[in-house]
Amino acid sequence: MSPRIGLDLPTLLQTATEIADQKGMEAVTLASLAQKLEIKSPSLYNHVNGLNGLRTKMAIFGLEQLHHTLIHAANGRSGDVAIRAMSRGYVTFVRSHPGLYEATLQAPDPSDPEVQQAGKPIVDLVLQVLEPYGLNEEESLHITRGLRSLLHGFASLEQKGGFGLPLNRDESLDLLIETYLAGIQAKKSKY
Amino acid sequence: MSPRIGLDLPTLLQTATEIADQKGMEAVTLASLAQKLEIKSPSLYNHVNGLNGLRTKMAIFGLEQLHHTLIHAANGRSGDVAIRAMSRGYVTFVRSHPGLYEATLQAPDPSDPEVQQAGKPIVDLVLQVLEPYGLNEEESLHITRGLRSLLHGFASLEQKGGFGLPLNRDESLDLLIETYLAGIQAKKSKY
DNA sequence: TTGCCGAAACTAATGCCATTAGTTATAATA
DNA sequence: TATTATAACTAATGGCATTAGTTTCGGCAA
Repeated sequence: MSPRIGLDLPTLLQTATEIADQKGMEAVTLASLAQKLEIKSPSLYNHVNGLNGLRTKMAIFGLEQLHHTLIHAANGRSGDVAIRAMSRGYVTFVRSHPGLYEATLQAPDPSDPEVQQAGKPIVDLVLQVLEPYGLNEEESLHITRGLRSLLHGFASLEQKGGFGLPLNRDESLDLLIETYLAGIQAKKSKY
Repeated sequence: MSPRIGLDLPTLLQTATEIADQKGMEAVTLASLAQKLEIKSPSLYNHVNGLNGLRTKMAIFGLEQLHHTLIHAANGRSGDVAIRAMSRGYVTFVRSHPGLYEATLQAPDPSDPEVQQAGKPIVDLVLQVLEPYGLNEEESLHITRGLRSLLHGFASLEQKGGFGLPLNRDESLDLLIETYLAGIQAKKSKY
């Protein structure tokens, strides 16, 4: 009940990730992946549903890795301390896995159930960390969305070389986070 | 000193923009553009330096359009009012020109002088609008970077269907902006 | 041990794409 | 009217994804 030993999905994804991180997601082709794995590209269809299938699997894989990183960064903490740690973790992840992070946002169909399911734990983690702020459910969701926007925006612009100015980027990130946290406090005290 | 009348760059860019906005940037190929213009694809090389050249020109064009939108939105105002208006303008632009906005961030070489030069007026506009906050130069730059991160992040995630939850997106945006503005005020009063 | 079977590799072929080289046609100028 | 520069064209190449059909081999059952 088992064929030639050959290739398994984890090593396939790992190899694809290496290409993505080194040369960008656009360099991840079935041809380049097959070459690195020392097989012919049609053979990849035994493991993955074409290029779109590969991209979908990479998106899911990337979301899982990101979630793992964030869990580790938050490490049971909550509130401001946790948000600072998670934010650093998020940006560090993107810096060390630029291609895999790119894959995360490049799923051929973002509404794919498996992709959605891979993203959900991340949202849940942030919601959990926000609990001590005593926001109602809807507010929490908005604030979570905002935090994700801000982290994604920063990381994405940094990755794409969008920050032209000669200005320390870690300082920008810290100030951005602190400003957002201060804003949450300021708005909270208005009730 | 002039040949067959043929095609000019503005209509070429406009046509490319239509494809991008309707089907996404990945659908902008020399083949699809040539077909829509009713010419053969090699003829495009008379106007544009291959696909990379087209992408570069689209990035510049998109930045100019975005700048125009923001100028119009700010309309001489400054401070919180201007930032709210510009933020709405930014997101509205991305919603109505998703492909062109995508092009903006997909320049083959973001450090290309022409691309940098097209982005600079946007940064300058934001800096100008931030003047009444009385921040020093470095703070202003960090805050500008933060605002851009947050707007890009929100717009980009929204565009890519990254917001899975059934939650009003305009409310998320408003809260995000208000929180950031509140944060700026809160941090400012600490001095 | 031997034979079967399924899975994973393969080869061959197709069609789309970008790109290059070389050619033709035309509009303005001299 | 003849020249010239420019923008269109055709033809050809090579890389890519994808499909169809074939071969090979590891494990399980007889």
